[in-house]
Amino acid sequence: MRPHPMIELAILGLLREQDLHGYELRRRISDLAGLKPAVSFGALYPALGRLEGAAAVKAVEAATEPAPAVPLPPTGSLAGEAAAFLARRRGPRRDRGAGPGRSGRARKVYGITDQGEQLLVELLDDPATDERSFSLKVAFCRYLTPQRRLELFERRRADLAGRLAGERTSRRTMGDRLDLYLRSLREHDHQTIQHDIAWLDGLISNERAALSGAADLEEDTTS
Amino acid sequence: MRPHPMIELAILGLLREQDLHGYELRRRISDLAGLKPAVSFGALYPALGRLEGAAAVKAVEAATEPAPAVPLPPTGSLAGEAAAFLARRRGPRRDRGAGPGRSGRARKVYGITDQGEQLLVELLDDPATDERSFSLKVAFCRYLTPQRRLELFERRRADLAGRLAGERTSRRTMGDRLDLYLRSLREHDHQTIQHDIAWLDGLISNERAALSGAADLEEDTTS
DNA sequence: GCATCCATGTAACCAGTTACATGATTTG
DNA sequence: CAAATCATGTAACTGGTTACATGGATGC
Repeated sequence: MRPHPMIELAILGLLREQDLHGYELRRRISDLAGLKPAVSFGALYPALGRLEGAAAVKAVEAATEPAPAVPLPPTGSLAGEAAAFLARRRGPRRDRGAGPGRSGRARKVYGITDQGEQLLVELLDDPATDERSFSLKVAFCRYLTPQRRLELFERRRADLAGRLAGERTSRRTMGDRLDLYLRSLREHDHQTIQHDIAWLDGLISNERAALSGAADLEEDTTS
Repeated sequence: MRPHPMIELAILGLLREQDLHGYELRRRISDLAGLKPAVSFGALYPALGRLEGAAAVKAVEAATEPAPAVPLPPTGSLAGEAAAFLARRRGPRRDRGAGPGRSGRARKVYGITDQGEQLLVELLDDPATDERSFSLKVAFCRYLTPQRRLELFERRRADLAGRLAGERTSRRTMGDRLDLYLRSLREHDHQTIQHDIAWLDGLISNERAALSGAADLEEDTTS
């Protein structure tokens, strides 16, 4: 399976934390990206099908998380472990044989497999650093080793820095008899990229600190 | 023709300023968006074909701009009016009838028609304010009336403000036991949106000032 | 003379969308 | 009992991409 589809990265990343059914996955993907009008079912269900076909994911029946660590105070939170609970509570109707063969109309809870976890890491390691995929990768980068995570951030940083450089030359070419709005747009884009780079620099220095901290520990242990 | 395709907006916007051939259009679209790896020919040429079919655009032979206003100092600038000049200079081979009928391998220079200009304004007026289309619309918003331009900016602003609001509620739902990276990502997105809003506020107040200035003039003239 | 850029176009593919079909459960 | 929300899925379409085919002009 080729690694392109964003949606599969999102699915695996979310399932890695807990079992979920399609409908709930959709909502979580939406507010994961925060932005844009939510991913569509017409993309989601086929993606789940593909992942199931590739054995990266499989339908599960009962809950996986034994019990919520915190006692779930009645703060009205409908998300989180509650979803798994609901999936348990009002599960597929058992009357009139509705096994995984020909489904009635019940929710299908998916869990990630070992292959799925492996695939997730592969997708995260994929070198592409476009806007869309990078956000998703950051969202799940906790599943990468610190080293790979650092590389991810550095790749993105290089990408943005390159963009700034390219911008400069194209600006030279145009002279500065640019339209007012176009100029404002460019200026704003420029600032946005710089802001992104500053953010990445923060992430990068954190990673480096963590890495050298771990190295120190190792040194201590080894010596 | 339905108004969706971004690429057609870009083509019309660029042709509105000067006649260009496909290859040159591609480069200009690329550094217009600054970002991303350039639009592909496989999208560009069919789009030109569609626009030509819709009579929004037509193939022209000679140059349109009579002469560059500035004397073009030898600063090595290869873009700008120079492109039109080149198109003139080494145009389609005139030997062995190569009219607009069956082309050999020569550049085809396109110009915008009256319908095209009309279509351009329609596309700019389209209410969608997603990331991609909004940038393009700003790039060509000089072809809108001040009133429409102001509305464009305000629409986008409302969109972003709404996003911030939605974010707040989804954050409440999650509590704050969020992954470190996910939290950082969200925080950064939040800041980016605020930055965008601040930029828009600047554009909006400029537009309003211009509008009231024009109103004052009108008042003066009228009274 | 060969590589490289200029230039146009087509075909196959791709990741998504909208619209549709279907049905169970909850709530006013 | 009707409307809304939960839930799964398919088919048609869309706005692109990559890869391919073709060939002229320039530079080294």
